[in-house]
Amino acid sequence: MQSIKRVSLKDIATETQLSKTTVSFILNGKGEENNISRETIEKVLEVAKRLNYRPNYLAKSLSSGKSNTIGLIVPRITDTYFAQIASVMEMVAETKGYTVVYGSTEEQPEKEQNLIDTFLDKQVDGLVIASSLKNEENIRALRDRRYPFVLIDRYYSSISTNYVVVTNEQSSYNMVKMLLTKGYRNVAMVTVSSYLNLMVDRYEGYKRALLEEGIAVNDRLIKEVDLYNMENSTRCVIDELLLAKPRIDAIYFTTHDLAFWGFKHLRTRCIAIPENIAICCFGDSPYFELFTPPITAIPMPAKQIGQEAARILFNLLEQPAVNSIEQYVLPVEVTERKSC
Amino acid sequence: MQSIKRVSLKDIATETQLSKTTVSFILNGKGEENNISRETIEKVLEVAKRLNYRPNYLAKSLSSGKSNTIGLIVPRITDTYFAQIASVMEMVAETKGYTVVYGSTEEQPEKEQNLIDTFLDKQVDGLVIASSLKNEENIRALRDRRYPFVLIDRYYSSISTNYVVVTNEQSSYNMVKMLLTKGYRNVAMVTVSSYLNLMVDRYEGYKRALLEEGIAVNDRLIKEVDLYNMENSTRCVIDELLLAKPRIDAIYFTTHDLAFWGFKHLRTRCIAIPENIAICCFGDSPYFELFTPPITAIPMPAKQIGQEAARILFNLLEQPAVNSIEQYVLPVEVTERKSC
DNA sequence: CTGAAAGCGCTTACAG
DNA sequence: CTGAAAGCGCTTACAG
Repeated sequence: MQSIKRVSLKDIATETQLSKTTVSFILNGKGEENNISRETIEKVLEVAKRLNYRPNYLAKSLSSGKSNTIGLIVPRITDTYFAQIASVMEMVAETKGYTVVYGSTEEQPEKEQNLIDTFLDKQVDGLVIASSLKNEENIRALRDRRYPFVLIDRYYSSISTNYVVVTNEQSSYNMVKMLLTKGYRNVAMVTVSSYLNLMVDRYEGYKRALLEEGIAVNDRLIKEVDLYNMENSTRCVIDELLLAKPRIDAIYFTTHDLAFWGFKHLRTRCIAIPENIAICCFGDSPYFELFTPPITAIPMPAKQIGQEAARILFNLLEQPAVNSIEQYVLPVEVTERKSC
Repeated sequence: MQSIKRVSLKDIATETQLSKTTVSFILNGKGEENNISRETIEKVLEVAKRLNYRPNYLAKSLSSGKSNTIGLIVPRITDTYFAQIASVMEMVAETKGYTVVYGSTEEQPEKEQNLIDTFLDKQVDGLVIASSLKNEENIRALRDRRYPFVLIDRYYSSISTNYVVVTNEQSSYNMVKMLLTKGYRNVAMVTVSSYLNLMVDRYEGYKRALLEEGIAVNDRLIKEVDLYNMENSTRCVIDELLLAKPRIDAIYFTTHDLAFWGFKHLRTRCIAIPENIAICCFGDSPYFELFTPPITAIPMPAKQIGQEAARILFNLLEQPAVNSIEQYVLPVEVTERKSC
C-alpha cells in the first residue's frame, strides 16, 4: 500500500557488507551478547538510522511466534465503564511494548466467538474478555488449550479461569440494606436478562437484604429488562411498577444504563425523586453526581479492573510456565448521594 | 503460546496428497477459477474442516502485503464521542473483514506519532486519526508517502488530506446568535488551548455573532482552559468570570467536557441556571438532557463521522489508484433545551 | 567475531 | 487440472 518501498534488514546488510544475522542481532540489542565488535555495532546502527529502517512486525511476529498484540473483547466500547478499562489496558500494554485490538460483542455470543476466532487467527498473544456468558463451550476450549486470557466483569462459575470481577452479591446487599435502613419498604428491582450470573448475584444480594429484614421477596417487584431493547423495555417495566400495589417507594437498578433510562422515564412521569420514589443503582456515571437529585450509586473500579486484568495477562505472557489461576473479586461500595 | 499445534496448509496438503498451491487456491475460494476439479475441492474443504484448519493471518499478511487491519487514533477512547466513532468504525470494519487497533494520544503529539509508527510497523493498512494538531510534519509525511488515512474531527488547514469534520464556525455562530437573540448581552466563552484549529473556528463563530449584533468582543470574557488539567483549570476560569464587570449573563462552552466541569462548578457556587447565568455548549452528552436544567448543546454526529471516515478509508484501500481527496464538513445544529 | 541456511505459514507467477 | 519453487522479512541454531 505504501508507495515508498520500506527498507529491510537485507538492505542494511547489503549496505554494510554484513550478513542479515549480524544486522538482526545488533538491531535487537543482542550485539554485545554475541560478541559483535563495537565498530560493527555502531556502523549498523548508523546505517539503520540513516536509512530510516523500521522493522516489519508482521515478519518479526511470524518468525518469533509472538505478535505483541493483545485483544480486548467487551459488550460495548461506547459504555464508559468498558472504555475506561480499554484505556487502562492500552496504557499498560504500551509500557510492555504491546498494542491492543478491540471488539464489541453487543452481548451476542456469536459475535463474541467470531472476535475470539479472528483475534486468534491474527495470532494475538492473549485476550481480555467481558463475556456474554453464553459462550461457555468456547471459553472452556480456550482454557483447555491453555491459551492466555482473563475474564473481566463476568465469569463462568463452571469454568476455572483467571478473572477480575467485583463483589456483586455483597455490594448489592449493602445497597438494599441501606434502603431498608432509611425506611423504604417496597423496594423494586430493575435488572437485565438473568443469564448473566453477575445479575443473579446482584439479585441474591437484594434478596438476602430483604429476608434479613423480614420482608418477603415479591416477584412482581422484580423486573427484567430486555438487554437488546433497553430504552423501551425500561419504560414499560417502570410503568408496570408504578401501578403495583402496595405502592413501591424505591427502585434499585442493577446497572447504570437502567438507572439512566429509568430516571429519564420517571421524570417524564413527573415522579419526584426521592420523595415519591427513591432510586439507586449498581454502577455509576460521572454525570450522576450532577443530576437533580444526584444519584446514589456503586461506582465500578474500572481502572483497577483494567490494571489487574492487564497484570494477570502479562504475567501469563511473560511466564507461561507458571500455572496459577488468579481470581480477583474487587470490593465496591455505595456512594451515597441524594436520590434515596 | 498455544500448546496445541495449529494445523497448517502443509498439513492439509500432506493429508490430501496435494500441493500447498492447490490447497491454498481452494481455501481462498479460487478453486473454480483455477479449474480445480469438484472432487478435489470438496476433499480439501472436508479435510480442512475436519482438522479445524484456521489460516495464520500473520503469514497471509506477510505474503499478501495486506494486514486487513486498520488503526484508529484518538485523543481519549474514554470520551463517549470518540468511543462512538470507534464503535462505528469497528462495525464497518467487520463487514469488510477488517479488525481495528486503537490508541489514545492524550492530545500529546509524541504519543500520536508513536502510535502512528507502531501501527505502520505492524503493517496496518490504513489509519483514521483525530490528530493533536501538533504533528503537522509527520502527517504531511504520511500524505507524501501516499499512505491511506483520513483525519477526523480536526484537520490541518495547511495539508491537503481526506477529512471529516463538522461546521465549527457556522454552528458556533448559530449558538451564540441564539443567545443574543434571547437577550443575553455579556456572553463569556470558555474554550481550550487555541492551537486546535477547530477551537479557533468556534471562536470565529462566536466573534462573528457578536460583531454582527454590534457587540464588541471583550477578551476578558474569553477564557482558555488547560487541556491537561481541565477540572481545576475550568474552576479557576469560572471564578474569574464570576468577578467580571459588567457581570456576565451567559457562558458558551466550546466542548462538552468544559460544560460538564463548568456546570459542576457553577452549582457549587450556587449560581442559578439559566436565571443568573445561562449556559450552552458545543458537543453533547446523552446525560445533558437529564440535568436540571437540561443543557442546550450541539450534538456531534459521531456515528456519521465514523461512517464517512470508514467509507473514505475503505475506498482508498479498495481502489488505491483513485486519487481524489474527500473533505467532509458535516452540518451540526443546536438542540435547544432549558439552560438558556 | 561473523555468516550460510533453514524455517515461520502463507501466496502466486510460471510451467507442464 | 496440478505442482515445484521463489518470495514476503524476519529469527536463530549451528558452524567455523
